[in-house]
Amino acid sequence: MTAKIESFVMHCGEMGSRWGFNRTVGQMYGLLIIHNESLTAVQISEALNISRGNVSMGIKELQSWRLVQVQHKPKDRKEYYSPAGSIWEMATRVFEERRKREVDPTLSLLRDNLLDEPANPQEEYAQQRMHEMHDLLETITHWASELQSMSPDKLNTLMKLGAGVSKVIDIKDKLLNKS
Amino acid sequence: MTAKIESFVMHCGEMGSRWGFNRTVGQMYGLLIIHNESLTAVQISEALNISRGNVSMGIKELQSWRLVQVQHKPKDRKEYYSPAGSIWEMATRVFEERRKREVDPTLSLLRDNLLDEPANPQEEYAQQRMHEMHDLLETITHWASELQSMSPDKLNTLMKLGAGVSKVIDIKDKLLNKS
DNA sequence: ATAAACTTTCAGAAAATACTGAAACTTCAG
DNA sequence: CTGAAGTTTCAGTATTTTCTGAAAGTTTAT
Repeated sequence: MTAKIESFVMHCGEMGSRWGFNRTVGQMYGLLIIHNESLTAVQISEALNISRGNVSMGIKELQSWRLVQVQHKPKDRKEYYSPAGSIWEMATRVFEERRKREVDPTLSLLRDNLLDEPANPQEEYAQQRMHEMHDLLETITHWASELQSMSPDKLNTLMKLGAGVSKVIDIKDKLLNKS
Repeated sequence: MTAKIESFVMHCGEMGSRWGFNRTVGQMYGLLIIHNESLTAVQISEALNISRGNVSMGIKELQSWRLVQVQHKPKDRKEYYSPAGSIWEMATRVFEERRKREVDPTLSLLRDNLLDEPANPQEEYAQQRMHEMHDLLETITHWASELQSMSPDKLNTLMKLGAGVSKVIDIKDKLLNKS
């Protein structure tokens, strides 16, 4: 590993826990992204100086995020690992998986709590706030899934448009009001 | 604390680490959000059964996220804590702070690494991928900051529009092409 | 059926993170 | 200036998370 590649891999390790996994899993993912060929478990364990068992657990974790692929080569019993999909797909997967882990459980708790009638003024206030949280989270997750259903191409146009969407929407509103 | 409120607070604790802080900080924040009055450090430590010192550290952490406010009452030397801003503002702050902690350092590493010329084919491949990552992250963060500059009201319209934006943009393109 | 070449699992060790409580610090009234 | 009422700090401890390595499991060729 050259210095530059190593610095990237180590950085992924340091960021790992902030991105939702742990240091080694972060390093493994960084290594797979930056390496031009798929790697075996032993190669990974040697490159990162970690145990073979740890690689196995890390791969499992990355698979649960749908971020790695396994390949097989003819006449070879080993498994070869590589990142699943393009950079774009990786981003959407991380985003989606994090939503599942960070938002969905909360939405479901809020929904449950909002089913009951408040028993006293304190609970009434609490439910009010939970309601606000619920509506906001619901709007955002719904929007996010709509965006993800758009083609990467369209999404790119939209993002490049930036705050300009605002004007486009104004124009639409005017057109509708006139007719 | 009634059972319903407690379940919310405990849930915030469990989610805490996924949201970027730790269990106690999550609980503290949950408590502050659903409680209708601001709380003193001692009240927090009693409600959550944690030490006074821990509360102090937790408040510091929440302040670094710009999620709590301190108030003072006349004739009272204690500090009273409450959540900073509306639910909407909380969401944007968590979002913004996380971007700072999770994306910005990576963008800066990528930028640095891309300044040097690749020294061999392996590095060339690596830089290619870093370039893709860099461009994607840059586009997304730029877009995010543009969105945050829009009024909550406009943003809400946009979100409710969902994938419908796509059509609006098509219309805009047609209008532009005709003229 | 055997064995070689792998992968996975998991108990215990190591490392990282969070928490406590006592001491130090701050602020303010008298 | 003193001390009462508060807040912060931090060394040491407790808890949680991660990692190792050996044993168990799996797959395939012969």
